[in-house]
Amino acid sequence: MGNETKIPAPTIERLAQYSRPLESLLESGTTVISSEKLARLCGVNPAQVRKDLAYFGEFGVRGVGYDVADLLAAIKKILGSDQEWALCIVGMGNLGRALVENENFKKRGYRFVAAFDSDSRRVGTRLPCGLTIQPISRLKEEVESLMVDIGVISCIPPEAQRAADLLMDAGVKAILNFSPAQVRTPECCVVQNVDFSVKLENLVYHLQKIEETGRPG
Amino acid sequence: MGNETKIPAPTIERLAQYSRPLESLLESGTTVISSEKLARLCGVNPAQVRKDLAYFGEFGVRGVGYDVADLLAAIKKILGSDQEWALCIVGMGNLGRALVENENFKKRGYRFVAAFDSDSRRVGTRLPCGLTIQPISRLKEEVESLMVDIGVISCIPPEAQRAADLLMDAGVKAILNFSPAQVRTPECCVVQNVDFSVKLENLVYHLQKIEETGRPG
DNA sequence: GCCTGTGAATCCATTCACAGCT
DNA sequence: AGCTGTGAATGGATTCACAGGC
Repeated sequence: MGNETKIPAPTIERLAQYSRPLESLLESGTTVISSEKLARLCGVNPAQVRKDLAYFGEFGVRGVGYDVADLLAAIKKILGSDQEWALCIVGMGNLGRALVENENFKKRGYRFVAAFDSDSRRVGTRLPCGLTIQPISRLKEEVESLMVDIGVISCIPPEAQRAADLLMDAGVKAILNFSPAQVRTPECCVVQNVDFSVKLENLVYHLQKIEETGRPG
Repeated sequence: MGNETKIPAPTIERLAQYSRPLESLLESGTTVISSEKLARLCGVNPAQVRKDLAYFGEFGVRGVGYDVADLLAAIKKILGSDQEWALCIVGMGNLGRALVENENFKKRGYRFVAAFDSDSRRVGTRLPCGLTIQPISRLKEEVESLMVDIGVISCIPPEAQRAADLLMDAGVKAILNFSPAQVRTPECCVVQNVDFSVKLENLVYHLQKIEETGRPG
């Protein structure tokens, strides 16, 4: 199938999830996998796996399955994670510091090239990864000259919108927002929100239901 | 409307999101808000807001809107975030340390009461929040005696499933999983996954599309 | 006039079931 | 026989549009 169909957002989300077990399978020497087995590893329906992949082409062999290495390469190509991407981060509290050192990001080709904070007491600090925390006033210049692709927001909620505006003004087209505040952007800039406390509140809702009824709600 | 209807999962997710701007509105002294304005603050459809709330009762006044304080209290009650909850955490790398110190968690009544790590070099470390990192071997006893409600997993992927098994064996019914690995649980235990790199790969997919077509895919 | 609460209509995603290839 | 690729069927969730109350 061609490139023209509109791809459902959940499909993109799942493609990334499929790649995790595929990496393990590749390391462990498994060369071929069926949609059924991959589906079980990811906790989804086998038809879902086949349909998701079919949006982008025919990667499998009927009667056999999918070649692990080929499929992983294809998914990475589709997602764009076969390339390196430059990130910057705004807000160097505990979370910000943990993120710039994160091994998962490094392993997948996401490279932090600049770190900013609005608190002058943090500016100038040299981080273990080698970066030095810079003032927000340097953001635009740095982001432009280092050709940052993605901005990560890990500042306090009241500063989140301003961080987003500065990033966009500097030409950033994609934002990963860890602050529990809605960030408004024009259509040309993509935002993904990661709100831990929303997830916790979800859990807590189900816990309550378990206590009341013995089953998750 | 009664308590009997099956509530859609996205509704629960959004209720938590509604509570964020409501908190700000309450602080800023706004007493009443319409579904339209709340919807705009959260980036959703106004009818969606009304329908989500209607699953749990009639909170609004026709011709007027919703009382901010009442609505916030009602949502917290529904979600269970009007209570305090005890958390423990497994895996005290950079991310784990950032999570136990996180101000958002504290503010919302989520209290870390124990921290564990499988690496003996980390065990015994006293954390700024006052907790001391304990060995995994102490997990079951501690979790039981401290009556932990929720387990947070922030260890490396190959250890994630074992961490989940230990937590469940100790009676934990809800898990927040930060490791990029699928965690298998029986139906009686709820899991929420927070996978940063999946979100990043999502962004990168859209970035590629922007480069190709000038518009997000 | 304004805004909520809600059935009806629409839209979208998931799952089924089987044709088609190896 | 086995497993993919895919139209058709199902199942949910979102949005519309308006009746009902302030």
